[in-house]
Amino acid sequence: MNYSQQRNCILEIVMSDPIHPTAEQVYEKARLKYPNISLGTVYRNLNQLSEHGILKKICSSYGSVRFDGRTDAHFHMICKDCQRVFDVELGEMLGLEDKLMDKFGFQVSEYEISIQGVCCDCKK
Amino acid sequence: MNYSQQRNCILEIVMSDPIHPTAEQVYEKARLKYPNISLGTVYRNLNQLSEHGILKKICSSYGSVRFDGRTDAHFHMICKDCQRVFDVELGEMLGLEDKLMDKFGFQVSEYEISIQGVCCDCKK
DNA sequence: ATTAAACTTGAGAATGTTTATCATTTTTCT
DNA sequence: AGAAAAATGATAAACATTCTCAAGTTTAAT
Repeated sequence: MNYSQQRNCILEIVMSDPIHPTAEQVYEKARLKYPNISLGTVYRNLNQLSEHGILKKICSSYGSVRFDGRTDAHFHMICKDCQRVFDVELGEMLGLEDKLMDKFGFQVSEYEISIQGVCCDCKK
Repeated sequence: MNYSQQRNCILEIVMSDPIHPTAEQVYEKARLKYPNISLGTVYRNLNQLSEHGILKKICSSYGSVRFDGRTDAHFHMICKDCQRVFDVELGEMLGLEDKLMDKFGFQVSEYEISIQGVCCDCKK
């Protein structure tokens, strides 16, 4: 990857704010600095950055893909209504439902662990 | 929810085959029995069934949403290449990476736990 | 510094997925 | 059987994401 101002700006936007933005939200923020930046550029760079492991993609089966600048081990708590993504630390997983209700007032309805990688067929 | 033949067929398709199909895949199968069924009907019913907790939506940030007829506790292993979704039993999580490599030849690159529910703002 | 190759961009078209609309049909309840 | 509620098929619309390509940047080697 060569350096580019736009990619740098996009990275900073995602890194500096824990809102787990969608591509559209990154676009809106990036336009403040680069009014002519195109949405395609934002998508292209978000994907490149996550392919390089610098950002992480977060999926939620409701609404758009989101991006996370935190790459250390933590979990995500996703509101089915407003679709915001909240961080959950490892320790908060013990006694999950009660703890999340006490701490965040978050009513857990289900959780899902997904493991990503390459299957034996595709490795060939 | 009233009874409908089409919804019943859709439910059976998802329940009877562990491929974790996309809406499009369900549509193709449903057309064998109901050649005039519309894709909209498939989406409508898959969403209704998962809102009622009868099916589960699976997201993967690559490709389309998928649906799962299994509602007991288990995890998903998603190939970043072909995007198929494989089931992982609870026990297989202990010694995760080595075990999944031994058993499935699956190269883990990252995993993500996401908790879904309703946040304190939206509960109002 | 100049230059060529590789990379990146903005603009917009194209694709793909999912939802909404609505007249008609099916199901449910009496 | 008949009215009300729900579901359907067809299609349009909305939304999210990727692709294309000419023009502009960055890089590394002269």
